[in-house]
Amino acid sequence: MVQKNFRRTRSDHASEVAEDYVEAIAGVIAEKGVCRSVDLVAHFEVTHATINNTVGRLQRDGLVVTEPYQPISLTVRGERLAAKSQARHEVVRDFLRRIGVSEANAAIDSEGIEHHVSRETLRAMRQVLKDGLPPEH
Amino acid sequence: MVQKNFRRTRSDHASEVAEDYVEAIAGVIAEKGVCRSVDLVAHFEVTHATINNTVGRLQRDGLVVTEPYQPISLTVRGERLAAKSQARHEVVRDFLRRIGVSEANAAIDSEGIEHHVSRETLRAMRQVLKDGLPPEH
DNA sequence: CCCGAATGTTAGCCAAGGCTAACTTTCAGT
DNA sequence: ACTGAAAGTTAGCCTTGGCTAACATTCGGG
Repeated sequence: MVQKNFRRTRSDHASEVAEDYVEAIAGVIAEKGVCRSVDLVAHFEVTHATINNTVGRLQRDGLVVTEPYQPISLTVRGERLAAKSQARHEVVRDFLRRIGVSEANAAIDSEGIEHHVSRETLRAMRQVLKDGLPPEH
Repeated sequence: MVQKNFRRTRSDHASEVAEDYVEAIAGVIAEKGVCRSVDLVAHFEVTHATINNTVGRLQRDGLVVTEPYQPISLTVRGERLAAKSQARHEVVRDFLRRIGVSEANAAIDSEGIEHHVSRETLRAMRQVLKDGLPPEH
């Protein structure tokens, strides 16, 4: 059938990296009050240099604000994106748990899957969590 | 809780691009006997130059074989990867259909999701397709 | 058989997202 | 108040996966 889904698959969501970062930043802020580079270094297991670089891109794109040697905070847009990502992430994780996936793998897989879940699929997952499977056919 | 899943999330599967390509190449070969660059241009909607480039990388990595101006075929490793990807892709697509996602969105989302599905999650999806949801808790 | 359209290749460019190495700033503890 | 360790920055490099433009090859129809 030869689909043409690739453009759309990749485009609907701002970069996955951006989503992962704002989500992580929001999480750290929720947990410790402020978020510093070093927290992201721990979270993503990449070097300080990479974090710096990426955070610079996020700032350029209007998702975070920071100044040299200062903590990183989210813009309103960044907060909105973080909230959306976190919510979606949680639904996916809970859903995987519900179909019988272990805690550990649900955590891992939901990280990757959340970025590829359309609104319809998210709705379907929520529905399953609430009312179980839809009737066959 | 600050996970460290990113390394693993990304590493379990050879590059997603490689999987998408071998899957597409296998599909074209199944459908038309041989696969040419132009088929991949149509499938992925990127330029000839990009296809050339990417196929070169796949050849370097031992997944495909081709010579200048000749069709592209899969190595044994390439075929194995394609078969695995196709099977996984199909399970994910069918599973999404089963939870109530439309044909169109199941096709799109399964493209993205398939690369992030662990063996355990795949098993859980197959199980749901066969016997429905596991009991709660 | 030969020529133009279709197909494929090469060169050169770019951004994202990684890295190391070297440097600077900040801050806690004596 | 100082100083060394922790945190952050900068410079320079790399690969992947995109692009365009220019060139090369192949092949089907007249």
